[in-house]
Amino acid sequence: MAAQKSAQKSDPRAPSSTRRSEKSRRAIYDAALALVAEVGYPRTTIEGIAARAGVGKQTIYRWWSSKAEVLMEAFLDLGEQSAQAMGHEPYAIPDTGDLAADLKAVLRATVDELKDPRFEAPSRALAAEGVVNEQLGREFVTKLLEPSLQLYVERLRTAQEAGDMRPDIDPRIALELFVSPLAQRWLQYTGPISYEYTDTLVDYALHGLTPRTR
Amino acid sequence: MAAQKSAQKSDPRAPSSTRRSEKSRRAIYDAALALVAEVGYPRTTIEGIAARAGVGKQTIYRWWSSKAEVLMEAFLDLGEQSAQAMGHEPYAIPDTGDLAADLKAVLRATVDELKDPRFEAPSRALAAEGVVNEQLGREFVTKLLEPSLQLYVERLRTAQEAGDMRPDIDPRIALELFVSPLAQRWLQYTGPISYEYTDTLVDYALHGLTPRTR
Amino acid sequence: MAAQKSAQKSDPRAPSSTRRSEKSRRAIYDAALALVAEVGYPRTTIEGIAARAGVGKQTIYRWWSSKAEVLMEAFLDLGEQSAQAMGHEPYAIPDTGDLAADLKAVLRATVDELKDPRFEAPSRALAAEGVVNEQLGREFVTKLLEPSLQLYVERLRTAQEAGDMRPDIDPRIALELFVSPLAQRWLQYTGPISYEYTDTLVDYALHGLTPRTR
Amino acid sequence: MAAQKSAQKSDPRAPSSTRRSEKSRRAIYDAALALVAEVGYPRTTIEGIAARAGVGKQTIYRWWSSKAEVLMEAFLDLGEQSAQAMGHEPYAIPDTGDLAADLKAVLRATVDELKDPRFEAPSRALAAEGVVNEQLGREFVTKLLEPSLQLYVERLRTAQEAGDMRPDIDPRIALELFVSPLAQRWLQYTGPISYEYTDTLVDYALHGLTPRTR
DNA sequence: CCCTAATCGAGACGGTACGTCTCGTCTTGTC
DNA sequence: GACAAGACGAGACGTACCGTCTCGATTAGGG
Repeated sequence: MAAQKSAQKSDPRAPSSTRRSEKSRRAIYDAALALVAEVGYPRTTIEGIAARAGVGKQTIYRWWSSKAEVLMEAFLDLGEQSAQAMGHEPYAIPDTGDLAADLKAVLRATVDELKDPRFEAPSRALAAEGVVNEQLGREFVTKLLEPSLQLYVERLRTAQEAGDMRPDIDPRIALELFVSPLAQRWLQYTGPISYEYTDTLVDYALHGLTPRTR
Repeated sequence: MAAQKSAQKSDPRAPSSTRRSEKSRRAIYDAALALVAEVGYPRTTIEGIAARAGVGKQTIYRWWSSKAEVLMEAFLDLGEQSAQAMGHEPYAIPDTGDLAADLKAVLRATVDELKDPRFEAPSRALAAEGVVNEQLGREFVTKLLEPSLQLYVERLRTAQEAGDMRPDIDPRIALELFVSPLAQRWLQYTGPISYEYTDTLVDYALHGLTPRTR
Repeated sequence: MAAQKSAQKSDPRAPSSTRRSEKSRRAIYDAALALVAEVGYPRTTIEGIAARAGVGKQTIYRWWSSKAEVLMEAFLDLGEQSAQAMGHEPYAIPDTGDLAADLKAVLRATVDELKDPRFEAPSRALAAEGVVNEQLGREFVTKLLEPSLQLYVERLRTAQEAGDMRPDIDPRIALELFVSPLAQRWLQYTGPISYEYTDTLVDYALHGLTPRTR
Repeated sequence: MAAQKSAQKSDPRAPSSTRRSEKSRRAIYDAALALVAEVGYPRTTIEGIAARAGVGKQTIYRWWSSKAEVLMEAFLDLGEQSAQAMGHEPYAIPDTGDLAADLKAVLRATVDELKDPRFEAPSRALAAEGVVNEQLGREFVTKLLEPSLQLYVERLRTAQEAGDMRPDIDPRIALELFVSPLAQRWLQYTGPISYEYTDTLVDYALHGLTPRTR
């Protein structure tokens, strides 16, 4: 969104968005998400999106430069929609004072989300595209992943202040100990995903693998 | 899995492999890997592979059912080739008695490999395809990832016997604490990859995030 | 026939011809005729026509349903072109009052045309295709052959009125006595073609084979 | 047949026919004729013939050089078969002394044969191929057409001797007056074929188109 | 409140690759 | 050595999409 406004200013040959049809934009988002969910990303085509949205192909090419970009915006928009639908703040990390419990709760919520078919198809598609297309991958991280990860960073910093985490730990790295394993199992099918699994991850990460010598 | 083994024995509709041209098979592997490295996976086409390999398209379609499958076998073959080139055993995990040092050493080697352009293009391509194509993803894990991860499992079990790791820890999960973060950074560009980073991961994972009371 | 006329007006599944590229149509005709002349009909391919015309294959498939149909239209167009090039009226049958002389003159012109390489390759190709493909064969006759034959019918009718031909003769059948032998010799290589031959045909046909008693 | 024996002698690289499998040859003829009748000539493939005949493709390529040649021999063989089945002499031209009646009778028999589906598919296919492939066309004429036409030549010569035909008439050309029109109607769908039509042809040809003065 | 320029739906266009089919050659046992 | 079987290099088939390019027909905004 921000990116778009700035593009509007800086790129002189970009079409002026003032006349842009909001109805078409929405129809394209809907069609893109629906098609990805129904037939998968590779068999989702720009022609298909245009036909389903009742839109000329040029209307897509005018505003986006690739299938991946359309889906990325559609997915971001979907996130904003559902954020607005609930009481804003997508899902912040609670702070009950019990770090382990808080992390376990958030990860359990993440497990649920990863299994929600509404999100699974498009986010897998985007993640896959991002693996192979660095530019899109970084955009995916910046716009979608990193904001969520920052919530962990904040919660871990609070824990450090409360003395629940060693002060020399870098929270940005620390969070990967329990977030990345879940991510990898989901992305690459390296193992099953369950509450028990994420609970275990938190326990292992917080207390370490080696014995605590008396 | 069972299906796979039986296919390996005798799929009635598959062509009999007795007359298969070994020369063509090799040429196809080489062409596939070269093209993926040169122009990237999406712009690698079966026609391109066939042309480069000096082979009819049908010879590819006869033995493989998709571009991804060709690349998968080519990549597996590449692994076997280079394994044979060195003194077999791809890269086992050393056991010097110092668990932390051993893990750091292996992860540093992994960092190097992830940055080797010879491996990067095809393995990214396969990983991306696997994210979106579950069947291929599971094959990728079974044939490529899991064998490597089992090496960690074994080293960690040795550590447990030596009293260097708590006996109640599940090694298959434990290894993800330091392997998955590296994997995610590489796959999704969520952060830079360095020796320092992997060393830190090992330290965090082994000793935990929380203060060791007493 | 009726079906054809209605198709001419508006076949619902046919693409709207308003946006059709005239330049491509012409280029396709030229390429088709050139290729048939150069490499023969069987080795003329739709891909080849498209490539030579600088046109996408789909542009051919959009407007024609087979190689034969393309060539048929190209040939019809060629006829119209050369008709317009001269003073219209392709070549009517003269009426000097001498029936035999008039028929001999026209048949001599036909001999020349049959030997013109510009016409030979495509018309042989179409004729051959028409032998085996009844639909195309009938189209070939309707659009190309019959119009020419009607000229004979008219000339023969005039002859009947002038008392130069028996009034009980059916002109449509009569013309075959001298036209069909020439056609068969050309089509099937059953014999050489010459002015002498066609002159003889006219003589035989007009006066019969049996002796004129009294 | 004769052609084959001579080929056997003159072409040193031709395989020696002594070991040739008669069973395969017959199976190939049957398969070729059956396929042409069932799916038409263009969709009859050498692979299809081989498969249907239960024969390796090479066995076809070893003995024939093209699909057309296979069909030609198969058709010739079919003719010989049915000739032998009846009392030899396929159908000679009767000589009752009444030339017109004799010719009408033979042409009526020809009409029947042209409508026999057993002969129609392969002979159309061969004729079509012959239109476009001069070598094959001439072979078709030499082996199939000309022998039949010679029967007309002989009958007409007898008529000349009997004073039923003008002596200055060339019988080889004369026969075309009634044979070629029928051939063209059959080959090119230029008109319907019936006993009435062929009777008319004979009448027109024998007595000419112009009035017989007194 | 109209005029005009940009956006829109539609879809033809030159291309590329798809996966299939058949060609004619070559190779591998069998008889 | 001819045969059945069938893999092979080659290349055309007809289809599906690509991204570009007109076409009128809205459709807004600045005059």
